[in-house]
Amino acid sequence: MLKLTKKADYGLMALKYLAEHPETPALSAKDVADAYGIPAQLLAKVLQRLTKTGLLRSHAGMNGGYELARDARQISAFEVIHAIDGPLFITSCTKGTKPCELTPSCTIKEPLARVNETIAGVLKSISIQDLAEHEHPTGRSRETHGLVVLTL
Amino acid sequence: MLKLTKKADYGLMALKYLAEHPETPALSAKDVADAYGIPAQLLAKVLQRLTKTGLLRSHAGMNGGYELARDARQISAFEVIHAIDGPLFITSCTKGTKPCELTPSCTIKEPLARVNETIAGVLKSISIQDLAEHEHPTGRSRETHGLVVLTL
DNA sequence: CTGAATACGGACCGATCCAGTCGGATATAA
DNA sequence: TTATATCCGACTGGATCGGTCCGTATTCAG
Repeated sequence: MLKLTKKADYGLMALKYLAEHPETPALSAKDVADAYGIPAQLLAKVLQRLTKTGLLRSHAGMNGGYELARDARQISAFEVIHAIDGPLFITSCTKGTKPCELTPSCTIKEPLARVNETIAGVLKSISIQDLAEHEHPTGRSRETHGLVVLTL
Repeated sequence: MLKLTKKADYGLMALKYLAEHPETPALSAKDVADAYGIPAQLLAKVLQRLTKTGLLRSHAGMNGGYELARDARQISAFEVIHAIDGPLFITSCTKGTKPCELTPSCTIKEPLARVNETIAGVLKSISIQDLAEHEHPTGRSRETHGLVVLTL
C-alpha cells in the first residue's frame, strides 16, 4: 500500500487551509473541519499534535484557534507527516528499537533505505505554500520546483 | 508510517535470493525461507502470488520450486511490491472505487499524486539485480543509476 | 463574575488489516 | 507409491486506525 494515514491527510489539508486564509487571526478546529467536512474532534487532535511539534500556534478561549507558526513556505509536507504519523520508514522491519533480528537477512534494507531517503527528500521539497498555490488547476506548463537525483 | 508490508519485504528478499543463485534449476519456498529464517508457509503464499503475476515460474513435485521468469535486470522492485501489496497510493482516500467523497476538499491529492508518481518512478528504476549486486557494502562512490525529476 | 467558546488530553470502541497457521488438494519425480 | 512440492481457501490473534466521548483548563465577552 504505502499510504499515509487519514490524519496526515487531514493535517495537510488543514495547514493548506490556514495558508489560504492568512488574514484571519486564528481559525478554530471546527472552522476547518466544517470547511472540509471532516470530523471536528479528530481534526482537533491532529492540530493539537501539530501545535505540540511547533508547526502551529494555538490560542484558547473565544475567537481562539490555530495559526501557522511559520511562513507557509517554511513548512514542508515532510514535517507535517512526520509529526502525525511518526518516523517514515519504507521497510517494515525497522521499528526503531529492534534492527531486524533476521539472521544476516535484510540486505534488502540497505538499498531500500536510499529509496526512503529519496521519498523523504521529495516530501521535504514540498511546502504548504506549494499545496495552497496549486489550487488553481489551470496550466500544465509549470516550472520545475524540485529536482531530485537518485543515486543507488 | 508509509511502509510496505512484510510480505512485500519477503518477496523482494526471495527474488534477490533467486537472483543470487542463478545456477540452481529451482529453489523451493522452504529453501528460501530457511535461508532467511522467515515462515515457510507465508513465504510460499507470497511466491505463489508472484508466480500468478508472471514474475516467477513454478515447478511442483520433488526438486521443484521457483525460478525467475525473466532476467533479474528486467524485474523492478515496483512490480514486486505492486504484485503483493496491490496498487500504490500515497493518499489514503483513493480506494480505487470511491474517489474521495469529501466535498471539494481533496485539492491536496493533486500534488500528492505527483509525489506518488515520483515514488513509483524510483521503485521502477530499481531492479532485482540492483538489490543482489549491492550485497557488497564497499564503495560509496557509485554511479548514478536513476535520475528522477520532480515537477510540481 | 459568569458563561460560552475554545484548546487540551486521556480513555475507549468498532472496523479493518496484517502476519502467520492449518488443512487439504494437486502435481511430479524417484 | 511415497516423499516432496506447489497451490488455495479459511481461520485466528494482534495491531493499528478512524472516530467518539468525556472531563479539564484557558480565555474572551457581557
